[in-house]
Amino acid sequence: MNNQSVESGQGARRQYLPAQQRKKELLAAALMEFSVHGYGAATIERIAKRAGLSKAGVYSHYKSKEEMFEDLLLSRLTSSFLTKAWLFDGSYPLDEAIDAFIEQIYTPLDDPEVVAVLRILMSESDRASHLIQRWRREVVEPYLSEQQRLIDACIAKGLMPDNALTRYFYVSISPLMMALQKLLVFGDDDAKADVARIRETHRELLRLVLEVKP
Amino acid sequence: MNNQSVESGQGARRQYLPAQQRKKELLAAALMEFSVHGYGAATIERIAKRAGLSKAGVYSHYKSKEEMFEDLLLSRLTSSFLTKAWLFDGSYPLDEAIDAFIEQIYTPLDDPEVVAVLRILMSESDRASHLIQRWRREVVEPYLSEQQRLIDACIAKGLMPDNALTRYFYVSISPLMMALQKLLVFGDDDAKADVARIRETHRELLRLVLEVKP
Amino acid sequence: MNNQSVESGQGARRQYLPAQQRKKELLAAALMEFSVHGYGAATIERIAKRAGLSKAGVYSHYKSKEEMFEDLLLSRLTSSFLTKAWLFDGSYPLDEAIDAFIEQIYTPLDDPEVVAVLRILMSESDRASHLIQRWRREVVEPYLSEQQRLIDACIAKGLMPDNALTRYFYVSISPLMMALQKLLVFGDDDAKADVARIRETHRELLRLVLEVKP
Amino acid sequence: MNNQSVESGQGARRQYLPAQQRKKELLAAALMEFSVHGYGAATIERIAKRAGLSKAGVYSHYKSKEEMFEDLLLSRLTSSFLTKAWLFDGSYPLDEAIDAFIEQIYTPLDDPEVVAVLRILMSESDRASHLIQRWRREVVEPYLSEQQRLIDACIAKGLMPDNALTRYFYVSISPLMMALQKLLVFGDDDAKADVARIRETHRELLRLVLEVKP
DNA sequence: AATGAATGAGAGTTCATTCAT
DNA sequence: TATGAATGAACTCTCATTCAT
Repeated sequence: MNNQSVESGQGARRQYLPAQQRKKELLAAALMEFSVHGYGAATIERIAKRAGLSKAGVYSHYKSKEEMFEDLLLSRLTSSFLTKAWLFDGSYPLDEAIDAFIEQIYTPLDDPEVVAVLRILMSESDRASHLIQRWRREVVEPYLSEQQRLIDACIAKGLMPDNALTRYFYVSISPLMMALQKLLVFGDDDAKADVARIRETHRELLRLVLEVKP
Repeated sequence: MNNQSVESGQGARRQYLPAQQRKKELLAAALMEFSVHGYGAATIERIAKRAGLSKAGVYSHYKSKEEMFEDLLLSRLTSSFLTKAWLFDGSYPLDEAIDAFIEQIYTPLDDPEVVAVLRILMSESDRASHLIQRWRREVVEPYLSEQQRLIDACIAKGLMPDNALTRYFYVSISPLMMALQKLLVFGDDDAKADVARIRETHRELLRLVLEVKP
Repeated sequence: MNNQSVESGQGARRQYLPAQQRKKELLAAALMEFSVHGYGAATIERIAKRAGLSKAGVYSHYKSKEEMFEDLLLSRLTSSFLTKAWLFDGSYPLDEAIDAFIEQIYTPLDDPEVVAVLRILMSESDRASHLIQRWRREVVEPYLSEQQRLIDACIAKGLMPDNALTRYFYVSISPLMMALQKLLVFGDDDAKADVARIRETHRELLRLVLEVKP
Repeated sequence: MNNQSVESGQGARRQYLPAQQRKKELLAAALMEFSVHGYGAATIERIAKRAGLSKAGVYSHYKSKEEMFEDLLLSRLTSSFLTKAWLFDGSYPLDEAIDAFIEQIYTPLDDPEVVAVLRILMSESDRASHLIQRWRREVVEPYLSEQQRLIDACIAKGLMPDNALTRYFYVSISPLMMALQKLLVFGDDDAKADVARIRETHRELLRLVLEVKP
């Protein structure tokens, strides 16, 4: 679909691209392929076709399927899909902050690439375990610590209550995870509506639990 | 399971089993294989070996890999892994009821087969979509309706507050989903501890949100 | 089609038959199977099904596919499909004799079993060469000699002319062979009409060539 | 043909050929294989070996056995093996014309490929029925019509008699068909002599029947 | 950087055949 | 005599990968 150029059809003649560009396109193709079929059943040929070159052409850029898989995850796991921590400093109403938070964490679900990466993480966790561990250590854990630190600060400042959720704030995004699963398990059709409802419930739940009661 | 024991070695001669039992063992083997490798990369030979017969022997029972996959899901998706709805009638303290609920919903996570099925649901959702839709319609939705009805009754009786969570109680199990993802993405090693912590936070969160405030 | 008994369907229970009877049915089934698919692609299972028993049941009667094939040809090649020689003694008009001859040699073409055997002879001539040689020696050659002797007698008696055809009378049936090929190569639909026309031409040709001119 | 020569041994390294030539060699190999074993029992590996490449290499050129079979017949059935009609214009003696005709129609029997195609036509008529029908319509029928038209012209000019054979001249080649069957059913050894004798009888028979009597 | 032709190593599947019942 | 379960061997076809160009 996103074969970018004009000559993507059958007779598409040898199109020379700078390696970097081609690699980018290969990874995009590989991402969808691995997500849909899984590593084992993914084929180089389909990836090649999606990226607009021949099967053998792939090997000008990657020595092997495995290497491509690794490079893919490496490139996609440099950021948690929860990109940056949520900050609330009390300078505006909590409700608005929560709205922003919800907006921020649900938006990635609309990106098929994000969902694709997450599916790969679940289905290929064995094969990718070393990359996943590294990602966890270098990206996820720091993110969570940072987030928890910010929340702790809020508690200290009396901006948030000291309760189960604020003490392990990570759990506060669990409805998002649930929405993700809906998307993964049930196709987009019916699931989208459920996701929307989960999201609203999520929002209100946060209000309920993060509000400081007098 | 019993293939590791006596007759597993090379010389293990033709072992005749009634079709029904052999099929049961084949499905158990197939479940793990499909979960670990995905449908496409799963091999009949490995499934056969695990079930204690030859590759060709599998075809005495299933006409194809696809048929085995279907029968597997058919047999495994007759129940939601959330087997029965949670009932609270006020005859005992809410805390205890919550404890029971938590116990009930987290226990399945200890069963590798349950986790395996769930992994398959996420990675093979395309291939299995017709089975999944049916499962959703016949098993999941009825379960959720029933559960919501019970909760609505609690609200009516004043046993639970009328809030975002009780109005869409489904979301109340979201930390469980999060725990499942931890298990799927990060192997058992580090993840188990996180699951335990999620579980405790889950318990307290429920207390916080389901408690009726004066 | 000719599964003779009532219980030929799916649940057909073990039906014990005298070996001789069963063998006859097996050979009939095998004949069609070998003819349609060729020896190599014929399957015991299809033969078994056609004969109304299970695959393994076949082995109660024949030690192997090969043995069944041999027995089949042995049973079918005891007669030339040109069963008996044509006799003309001048006691009635030649035309009538020719009519009888044509009738006699074309009738077998209506029998699917005969056509099936002939197809096997052509497609499996390598595999069956020893049987075919024997058939040629013991059946075909004697038949041809006998026929030629009868014709020679006619010539001697002045009942037939002494020409190329009567000196190698075997060739006189060549239009029949041509008709057979039509049947084998082109299905029954269009070919049948051609066969009829070949037959009439054949009849008239014989009149033309066998008639003694003054 | 050239695979027996230099590079046939074990160590024969990857030999790169333009697709067109390789396909030609593959079809030649396939022709013999299908003829000897029949479609069902033919194996890709044997075809590959004969054509001098690996089993998988075949699939660089044909997507499936079926496709190769179709291409084979397509390429071999573009001409009737009776290539061109026989013309007699009276400018030279009929006997010579008949000699030329006999020569022309019997020569193809010496070509193993022709015999191979004909065997396939008879044994695989079911599988190839669509191709055969097309061949009949586009090649055989036109040939026969043309031939009949030429003969009709001879009759009109008084160069040939108006009799059963000339009115349906197609039958005039029936001894050739008989010879073909000899070749197909009985191997080359004994059959060759019979073919020669059939041929001579055929020649004389034509003289007998096509000669205009005063 | 890119390709078409080629291959070895499997994969799913079929099948003649065996064996316990 | 008959069968259901089982298997080894062989088959078609796929795929990651190589190599000459």
